[in-house]
Amino acid sequence: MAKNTPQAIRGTQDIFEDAEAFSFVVDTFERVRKLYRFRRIEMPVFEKTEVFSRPLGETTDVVTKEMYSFEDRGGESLTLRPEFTAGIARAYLTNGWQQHAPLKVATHGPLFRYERPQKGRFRQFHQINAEILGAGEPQADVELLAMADQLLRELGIEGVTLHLNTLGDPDSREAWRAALVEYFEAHRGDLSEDSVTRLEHNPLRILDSKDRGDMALVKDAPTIDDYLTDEARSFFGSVTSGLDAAGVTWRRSSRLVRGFDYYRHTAFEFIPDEGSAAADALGSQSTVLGGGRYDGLMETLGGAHTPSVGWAAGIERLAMLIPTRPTETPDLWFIQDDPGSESLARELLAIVRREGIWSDMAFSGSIRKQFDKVKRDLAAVRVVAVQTDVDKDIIGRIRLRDIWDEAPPVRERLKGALSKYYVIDDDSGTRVISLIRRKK
RNA sequence: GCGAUCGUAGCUCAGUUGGUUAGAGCGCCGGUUUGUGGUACCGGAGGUCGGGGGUUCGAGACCCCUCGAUCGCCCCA
Repeated sequence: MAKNTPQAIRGTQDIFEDAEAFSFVVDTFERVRKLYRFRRIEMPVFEKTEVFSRPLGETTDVVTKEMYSFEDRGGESLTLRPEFTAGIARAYLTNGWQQHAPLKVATHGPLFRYERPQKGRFRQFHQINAEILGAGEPQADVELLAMADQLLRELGIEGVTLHLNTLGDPDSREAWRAALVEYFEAHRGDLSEDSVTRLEHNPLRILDSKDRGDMALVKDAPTIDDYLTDEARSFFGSVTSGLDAAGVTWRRSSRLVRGFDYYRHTAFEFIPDEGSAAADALGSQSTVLGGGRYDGLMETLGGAHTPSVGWAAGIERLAMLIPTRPTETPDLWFIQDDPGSESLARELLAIVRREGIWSDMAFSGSIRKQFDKVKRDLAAVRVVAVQTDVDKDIIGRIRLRDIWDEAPPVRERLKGALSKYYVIDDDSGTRVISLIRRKK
C-alpha cells in the first residue's frame, strides 16, 4: 500500500466493476420517468441547514447526528443534502413552481449522511427520486406507485413486494399515536431498552423494532385502522383500488410507519420477500424504495399547504438486485498486421466508429500480445487484421476473424461502413476484404 | 454513537507452538515459439507484512493505541 497516498473518505465508494449496473439503474429510471411524463429537475447538492432541519425536525437522528453541516466563509450554516424531498420543496416555493401544480418531477444524484457504513449503506450514497407536488388526490399516489412498480419490473428485479400502509390524516394519526403510547406505556417494563427511548421520541418506530420481545408486544398493539376518520379511510380505499386497477400488486402492512412527522396518509416501501435472493443480497438494509405522502412539509418551510407524494430509492441497493448481464464488448478489435499499417488502422477505426460499430485497438504490443490480451479480456469479439504492404496497387486488406463462436455478426455492417469510404472487394474464397481505392 | 470479525505484493490468499535473505497463483513488464480457438515456454519488476508504541535475544505472528474494511444495532434508501 502506497503510504503517501491519501485514503478515500470513509463511506464513500469508488465504483468500477459495478458502475455499469449503477448506470443501468439510472438509464432505466430516466426512460420510465419519461413514460410517465415526470419532468427532470436538477437540484443543488447543498442547502442552508434549515432547509433540512425544519422539515425533518430538530430532534430527529438525521438532523442531530447524521448531517454533513459546515459554515461557509460568510459564516452561514450549510448542509450537504441528506435527502431530496426537502430541497425540492424549497425549490418549489422559491421558484414559484406552484404555477405548474400538480407538478411531477424526477431527479437523481448523491446524498450524504454521516452514518456507520455497512452493506447497502454509505456516507455518500445515491438515490433516484420522484415527487408529485401540489396534488392531494389519491390518484397521485397511484400514479407515483405505478411508476415505481414499472421501474422495478423493467430493472428485472424480482422477489420485491410493495408494502402499503396509511398513517391517516392528522386527526387519525394523533389518535393512533396516543393509543400506541398508552399501550406501550402499560407494557413499559417488557420493552427493550431501545424501544423505551423510542417511546419518548418516536413511538411509531417501536412497531418495526427488531427485538423479539418488542415484536410480541407489537402484535397486539392498536392499529391505525381503529382510528381512521371516514375521510382517511376513503382516501386509502381510493389508493388501493387505484393500484388494483393499474395492476400493481401490494400487501397491506399495518405496522409500516415513517420516521418524519410531516408524513400523512399513504406510506409505502418495496421490500424483498423473506427468503428471496433479493433479501439475501441486501442484508439488513431491506428497503429498496420507500416514500409516502407528505402533506405537512411545505408549511414547515413557510409555504402554503401543498399536499404532495414522493419516493426515493437507493441506486446502490437497486444495483445489487439487478440480474447480471453479459459484459458489453466491442464488435471489432483492430490488430495491425505490420508496423506500417498503424495509420491505416487508425483511419479504419475512426470510420467504423463513425458508423456506429463498437471497436477498439491496443496502443502498442506485439501481434501475439495483442491476441493474448483480446482473448483474456473479451467475451465475444472479432478481430480485424490490417495489412498495407502486400500490394502497392491497393490501399490495404483486412481479415475478419472470430475470436469466439458467439461473436455477433458484424461482417456485413463492416462492409457497409467501409464501402461508404472505399471501393472494396470481398474475396469469397479467402474472405479477405481489399480496400481498392478511396471514394471521391 | 455501540458491538463483532478482519487488515501480508496491483488482485485472491499461504505463512506451522514468535526464530535465519516473507511465498504462491493470477495480473503487469520483457523475450521465445511468426501470427487467436479461454489453460505454451523463459526471464523480470513489485511487499519497511495498514500506521504508531510495547513485550522479547528475536514479531507478519503476542499486548495497547490508532486508521481502515466488512457485517450487525441505532436510524434509514
